[in-house]
Amino acid sequence: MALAIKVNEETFTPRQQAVLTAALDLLVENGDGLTMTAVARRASCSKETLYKWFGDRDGLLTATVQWQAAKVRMPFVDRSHLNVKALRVSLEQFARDLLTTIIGEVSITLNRTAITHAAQEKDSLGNIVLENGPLAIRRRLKPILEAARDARLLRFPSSEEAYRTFFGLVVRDVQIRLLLGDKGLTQSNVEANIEADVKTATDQFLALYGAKASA
Amino acid sequence: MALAIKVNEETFTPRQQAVLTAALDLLVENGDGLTMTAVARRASCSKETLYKWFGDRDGLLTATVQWQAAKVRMPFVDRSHLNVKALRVSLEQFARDLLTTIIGEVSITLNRTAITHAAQEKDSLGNIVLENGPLAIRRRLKPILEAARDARLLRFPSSEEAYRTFFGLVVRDVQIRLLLGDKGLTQSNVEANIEADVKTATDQFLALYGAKASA
DNA sequence: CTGGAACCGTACCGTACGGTACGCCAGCGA
DNA sequence: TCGCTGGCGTACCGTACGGTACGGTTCCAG
Repeated sequence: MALAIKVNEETFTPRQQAVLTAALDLLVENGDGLTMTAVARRASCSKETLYKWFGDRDGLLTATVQWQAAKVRMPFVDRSHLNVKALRVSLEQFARDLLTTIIGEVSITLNRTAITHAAQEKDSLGNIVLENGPLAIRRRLKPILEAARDARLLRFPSSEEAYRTFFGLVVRDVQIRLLLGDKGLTQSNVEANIEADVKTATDQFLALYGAKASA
Repeated sequence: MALAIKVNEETFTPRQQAVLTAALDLLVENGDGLTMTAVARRASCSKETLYKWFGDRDGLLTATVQWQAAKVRMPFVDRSHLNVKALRVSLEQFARDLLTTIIGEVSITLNRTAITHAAQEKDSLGNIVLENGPLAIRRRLKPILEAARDARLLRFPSSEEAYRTFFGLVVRDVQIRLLLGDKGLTQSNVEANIEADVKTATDQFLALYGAKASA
């Protein structure tokens, strides 16, 4: 029944979603020391069912990451009436969503899992995370930037450069340090500074690419 | 003979360094599918020797990462006569070193290994990479920034913020995408653009924090 | 020449885990 | 009530790998 293809559809039965939730919880708790036996026990299902539904361990992992990564959805921003004020709000919203996402335990776990996976010629998980992470942001942000440029609110040589600058200004070294387990960077610690960081990043971005200096 | 402590010293015999080189090569090739048997075979030594020298698998891994990470040394920049021109050269040098390091296969492997390790309550490797990576840059860059501020070349509220901005402007989303195995970002592809990226990042940094607009 | 230390190569052990087989029960249509 | 299907629980198998033991070789000191 095309088990390997099943993961491409986003439709999982509630029971299957319960299994995926259990898998994700174990992933967050125990790192990628995820064992089929542990998932089966946690989800109160049999290993045979796991293999029937997901094919093999990789299939389960892929389904879990896929299912969870797809949940990260950035809210759409209003693009109809663009002015300086609205643009700033939109950018701040992007920055806020990006920051809150990457400092979350789920995001850290997913990224770590995908990176571990990528360390062994398996790039499927990495692609999923990429597609739902940085590349999703890029797809969502670029139209805004280009609209703002057309409205003479921003000025940049290429929207690609502008996107990357924005990403860098927002993320800085936070993500890599969290992925590496920097204890000097607690989640709550970063969380408390989100608003300030959001404002700083937005200010800096507008200072670099804004058509007018922001008062 | 204090085997576990041996790794704290940076002194390895040539034979041991050959073993570490073999381990690193395997790490780069096969990801973290590093097995003691493989290292022994590659290094033409016995497993017993590996355990004698490094204690256990983790010890070997730690020694390898430690030894390799310590090799990443940023060249010191001249801080005696600081002017706008010299500052720009220094910043560009930092950016260039940072970028070339990050996109290297060794760096990618080390970061992946440390992140994988960090995914299992083991943060030792993460700390080593952190200490020799982002934090080393910070330690090295901050004095320059502060000297430049004292010389009225830069203006910023805190050197911490300035460092993080610089890091973000230089690294952007390159590192995370490489770690995740983004195939749309080949090493040679990035390499070709290093100089342009270095200049862009430095320009942006100076635009944000420079005391005068750079002509 | 001899004893010992260091080390290579390899066989071996124990365990953990991916994957499979099987017994059992619940629900359900006939 | 009977039989079938789906799924739970568990026992089981094969393998890979961390770690150990041991025989053989080289080299050096005395």
